[in-house]
Amino acid sequence: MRRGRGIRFLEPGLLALLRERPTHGYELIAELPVLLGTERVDVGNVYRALRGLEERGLVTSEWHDELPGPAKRTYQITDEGTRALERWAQWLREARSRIDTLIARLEEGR
Amino acid sequence: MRRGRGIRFLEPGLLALLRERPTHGYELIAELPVLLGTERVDVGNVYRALRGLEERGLVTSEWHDELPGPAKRTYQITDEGTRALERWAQWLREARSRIDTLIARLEEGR
DNA sequence: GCGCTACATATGTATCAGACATATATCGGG
DNA sequence: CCCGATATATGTCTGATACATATGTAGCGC
Repeated sequence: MRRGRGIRFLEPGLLALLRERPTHGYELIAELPVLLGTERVDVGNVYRALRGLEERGLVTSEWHDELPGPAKRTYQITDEGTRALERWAQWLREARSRIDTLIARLEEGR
Repeated sequence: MRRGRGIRFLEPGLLALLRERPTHGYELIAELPVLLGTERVDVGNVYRALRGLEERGLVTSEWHDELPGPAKRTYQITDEGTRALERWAQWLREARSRIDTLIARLEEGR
């Protein structure tokens, strides 16, 4: 609704995909929309988010330029990242619960 | 998690309460935490949000200074506000669905 | 070799909601 | 008379997202 409407989904989404397997940004950008239920994700913000996660030690990265095509920076989740993802999962469950409360109140008074 | 972690809950919460009955800001501030599952809401932002809703024609306000205590600005939802609330409800249901998808993926790969 | 598209990463900046701080005023009770 | 509860309001910072643009590799058709 209006602008800035999103839910804080980018970081947990990235960590979730990286926990399944290490991969690079472009690949994540292709997979995120399905996972997050959005049409597309902002490319620039994905790369920024990945650098942010790395700065906080939640992922590590490594360049791969031996493969064909442009060089890829492959990201891998760390133990600290896995723990952060667990906390995100808890936060998401709480968020879901809060949404349920609000939706229930909305439907009740209709 | 970290800062600015919320889901866009303030506007739909305010509209939901105002649809039940007209009331003033201070009263809304007392009721919102229960509805939104938060410890407390930011007082300043509630008043700003109410003015914003009024600017967009979703609520109207009227001063009541005949009652004891400080003057109260009582807000009332408009038809346009009711329609906006319906759209918010739809958005919330979609958000709920997106959270479910992500949580499912998280729990699956654990 | 040229233009086109897909692949891949990155920076710049505007906007906006929420967090945090503070100001102002009324009124009742001790 | 001061304090706390009631009541509304503004100022400002930050962080996340939105929107725009830049840069470079590489394969394909012609």
